[in-house]
Amino acid sequence: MAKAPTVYDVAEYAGVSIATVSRVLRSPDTVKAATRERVLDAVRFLGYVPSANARGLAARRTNVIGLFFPGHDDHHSGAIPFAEGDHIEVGTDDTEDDENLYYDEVLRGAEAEAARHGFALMVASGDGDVVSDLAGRVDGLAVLAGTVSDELLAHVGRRIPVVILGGRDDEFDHVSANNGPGMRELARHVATKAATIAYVAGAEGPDDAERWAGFSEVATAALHRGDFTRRSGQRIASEMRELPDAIVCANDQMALGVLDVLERLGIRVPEDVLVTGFDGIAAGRHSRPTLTTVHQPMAELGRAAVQVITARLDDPERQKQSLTLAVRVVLRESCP
Amino acid sequence: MAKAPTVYDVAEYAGVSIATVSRVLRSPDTVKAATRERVLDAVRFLGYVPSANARGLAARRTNVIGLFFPGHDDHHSGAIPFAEGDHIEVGTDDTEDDENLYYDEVLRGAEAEAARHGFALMVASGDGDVVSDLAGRVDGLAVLAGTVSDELLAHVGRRIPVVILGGRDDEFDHVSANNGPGMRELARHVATKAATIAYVAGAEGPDDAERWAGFSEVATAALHRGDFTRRSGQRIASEMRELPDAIVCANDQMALGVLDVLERLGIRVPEDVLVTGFDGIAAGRHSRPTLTTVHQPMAELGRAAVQVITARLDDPERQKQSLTLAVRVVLRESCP
DNA sequence: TCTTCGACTGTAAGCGCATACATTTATCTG
DNA sequence: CAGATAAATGTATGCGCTTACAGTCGAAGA
Repeated sequence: MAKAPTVYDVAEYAGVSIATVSRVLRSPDTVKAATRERVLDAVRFLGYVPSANARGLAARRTNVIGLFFPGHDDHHSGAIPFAEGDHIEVGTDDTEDDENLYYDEVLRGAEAEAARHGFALMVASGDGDVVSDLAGRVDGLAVLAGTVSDELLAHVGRRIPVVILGGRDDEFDHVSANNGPGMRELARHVATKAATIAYVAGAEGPDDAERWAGFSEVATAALHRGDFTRRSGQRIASEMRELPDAIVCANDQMALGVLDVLERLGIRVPEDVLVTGFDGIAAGRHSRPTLTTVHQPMAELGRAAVQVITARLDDPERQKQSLTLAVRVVLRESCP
Repeated sequence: MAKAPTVYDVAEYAGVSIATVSRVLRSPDTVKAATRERVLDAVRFLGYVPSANARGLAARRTNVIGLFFPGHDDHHSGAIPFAEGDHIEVGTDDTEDDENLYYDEVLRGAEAEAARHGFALMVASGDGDVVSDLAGRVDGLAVLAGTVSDELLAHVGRRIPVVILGGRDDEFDHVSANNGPGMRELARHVATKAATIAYVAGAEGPDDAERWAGFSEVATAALHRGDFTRRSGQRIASEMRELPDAIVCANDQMALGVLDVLERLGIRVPEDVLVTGFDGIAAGRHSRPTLTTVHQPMAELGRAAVQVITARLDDPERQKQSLTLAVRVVLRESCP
């Protein structure tokens, strides 16, 4: 890691000016082939890698799109298990319950789409400081609705385009799943088979509100407030006084939590009670019983977010848009 | 997105020099409290967000760590399904087979650890161009073994520290799972219950080689060459002439592929044949039968990679290190 | 009162690149 | 072969920030 070579080093070695070096890298065909080769040789010989900082500064854009996620709550901060000697532990199963955090897929979609547009993707999670730091590094930013204060959002929104995943307003571009209608359709299905329904809501926010609103269009239910975690689903299920005909949950995690408790109590699903979720996470496809849900196209959410950002980068004046992605009701064993 | 304000704007508005603005942001306590407040007010008023590019250029570091993944093979490039009118599709199940790409977890671990060290994480996938681009943007780079040509690796390695996930040599820092001993231990278990074994290898590379070597220490088998994909597991299973007592696969994906075919053929696992995988992906915990495997701590791999990078950033001269993380044999239904 | 010193703040020089503009060289016309 | 035009390259500036270094100013010491 001796001092990294710069355009100047390359230029000198190749016997050209730095402008030519830059041109070889940015617009190769404006440079004579022979010159180009000499420069490229120099690049290889010196191990030259252009500084994205310098380039971004000069060109006034970074070609990076940022993605902000709420913190991982640091359940990962234990010691790293290094291999010790020759011993390999053998066990019957691991306790790990990797709730395939749904934004893995969002992230993958965003990454793929960013790559298609020639952007790199930068991810960060944490608090407000992280957001403004991130904002200084990217050309556009995607954030989950409700994870960043309006104030901060307004602040960074003055510098770069921001797209919000979920929710909708006129301040920013939005991309979200068709929450309300999806839940409404699911509720309609549930209502044909259940008279009494319990609704397990998630943490308050636009998504949760839309789902509840969709549900309310076609059915009524006792509302229990959870927070989208499996644990809260478990808690709510154990606290239920009497069994309704169906338990409709605002997301899959909570529905799985409900299933956990029902199984423990020996209550059969769907015979004794119907259970539904929302999101379409992989775990719901493998649970017992498998989980009826509303599937959101996560990867497409990420892709759409990136598309919206690049579109706004191309035309800052365009009207704010609010994209809604199609969802799909998926009937499985828990509410066939 | 009017032109973004700069230090100059803030300095003027606050009636100080740009150096003072910079100090307020970088080392607040070297500035008198009253001055600091004036500057911070100006920052808020103007919506100032410092440019990471300019800062990185001046400070000669980006505070970003890069993570490179092999391409997503773009199975995502179809049209995005927007909601249309009021119709919601209802189906019995979705075909999607999201193979929880194991590096989701690596990525999450890396992100968490990077955050702990005050770094942002930049992810990119694709080909060589992407790698050198990435290298120009970050202070350190983590790549999966075998995904980047040695030549390119050497090139970028001259500019920034590179840590390789998997494999080991003296050129770079490495972090890998305890592949050989893990597979050896699993093989030992299998060997107690099976006389004839078929070994399904993955794409050639350090990980695959280590696993095979570990296996070979304690057992012998007919080797079938796959490429780590579920599909290749299916192919190999369907091409098998006669059934061995056990099929040991170099990763879980291929093992799942093998299970697919065995189920289709009506061959019972583990009664008729034992099957094992390697990795400990979530899908193996939910398959039928559930999959015996060797569990790698993916998130910790990511975390360790970041730790190695930051350590080298702190001391470029330190000796190259090769960390090995503990694995764990997990016995499940497919080979109890 | 005159120094001396420390706490603050300002001045100015890059960091490594892109690019408008100027200059040189090659190519073409007739 | 002169003159005109196009192609190739060089010169010089600035992108927005950090940071050595150089003041400035008030308080403490002599």
